[in-house]
Formats: sequence, structure tokens, C-alpha cells
Amino acid sequence: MALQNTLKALADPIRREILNLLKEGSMSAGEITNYFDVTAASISRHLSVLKDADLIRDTRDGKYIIYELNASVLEEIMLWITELKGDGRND
Amino acid sequence: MALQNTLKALADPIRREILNLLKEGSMSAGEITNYFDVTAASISRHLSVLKDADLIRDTRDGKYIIYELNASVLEEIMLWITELKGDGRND
DNA sequence: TTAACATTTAACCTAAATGTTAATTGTATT
DNA sequence: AATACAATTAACATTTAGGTTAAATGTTAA
Repeated sequence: MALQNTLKALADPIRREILNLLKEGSMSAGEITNYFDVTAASISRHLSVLKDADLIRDTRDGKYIIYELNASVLEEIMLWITELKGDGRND
Repeated sequence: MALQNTLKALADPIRREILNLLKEGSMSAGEITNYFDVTAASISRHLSVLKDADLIRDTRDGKYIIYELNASVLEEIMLWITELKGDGRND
């Protein structure tokens, strides 16, 4: 079920862009929101999807909630793809 | 965008299972259908989603349509993930 | 305590995805 | 040509996803 959650989370362009942003460094929900043309509420839901997929982690810092990337779960996708491509490497 | 199509196609358990089946070898739409509890029409649509994402290819053989895996497009996902994990370069 | 700010949650709407059955298309067989 | 078979497409119902605004929650500071 983890793979399912992860892939569903990645199948949205805004969520992928959020991950790309967080790759550069942690930031608050509000900062993240500034990068997009949708409401804070919408971003908040995207963040919760990413969090459920364990792709990001959050910590509260005063009145801000800071999000950081957790790329480790992507390992599972890499593995699944690698198996699908055949156990031998051909590139 | 290709990555978007690919990830959306992968974000469905039936479609992932179809890819796993095709990894073992090509088969017809009917054969694929036998592995699932949904109708042939439903599988046919799943196949078209996979085909649009270029994850599979089809060739007609008489009254059968044979599907085969095309795992090469998964390379793009691998690359995107690798970059996200920081093992690659930024965009 | 109250006000202001950051963020999330709730309620609602619309669009997209997935499933079904029925009709259609394409091919083979008689 | 007529029938049967394989598969797709069309029409429709239901579910899920993503967006909005408004209300609720949590925190800081006057």
C-alpha cells in the first residue's frame, strides 16, 4: 500500500513541484503557497497527501509549520521499476 | 508532459499489475483480462491509458491484439527521482 | 484576554477516473 | 454473405480528486 500512496502522491504536478522546492531546503506552508496560484487551503491538502505518503515531514516552529523533504521512500519506487525493467541493467 | 502521463498511469494498481504480467511476456488483451475481476471493457481502457503513456505497445495478430511491455519510458521517472534524492544535478 | 497571523479542516462544487452494459469495429471461419 | 469471436468505444452511474470560501485551531504578542 505504500507504493500506491507514493505513486498517487507523485501523480500531481503541484505535489511534485512542492517536492522539488523542498529539495532546495525546508520551508513553511506559507512560503510554499507563495510559489503557486492556488489557495493556502489547497496547498495544505496537497501537503497532507505528501505527508501521508511519508514523502515529507513537518515540525512546528512557533506559528509556522516547517516542511522538509523525505526522499527515502522513493527507494521503493526505484526498486519496483528496476524489477519491472528486468533484473539486469541494460543502460 | 510525459512524466505526468507516466506517473498517472502507474498510480493505479490494476495497471501496475498489467505491467508486471507483461514483464513475463507479451499477451493478448483477453489473456490479460483473465487475470482480473473486472470486465474486458475496463481492462481495455486501462490498456489504452498505458499505451498513451507509452508503457506498452500493441500489435494485432489476427483477431487478437498482443500487448508488450515498454519499460524504457520508466527511465524518465528514475531520473526525476534520482535528481530529487540529490544524487544528480539540479534543474 | 484579545487581536493578529499561520495553517488546517469542513462544506461544497466541478471535473476526472473507473466501473458497468450495450453497441461497434475488425478478423476469421464456414 | 453470415456467424462467431476478440477487442474497443459509447453511454451512463458512481467514486475520487482537487479547487474554493468560510470556519476552526494553534501560536505569538500587545
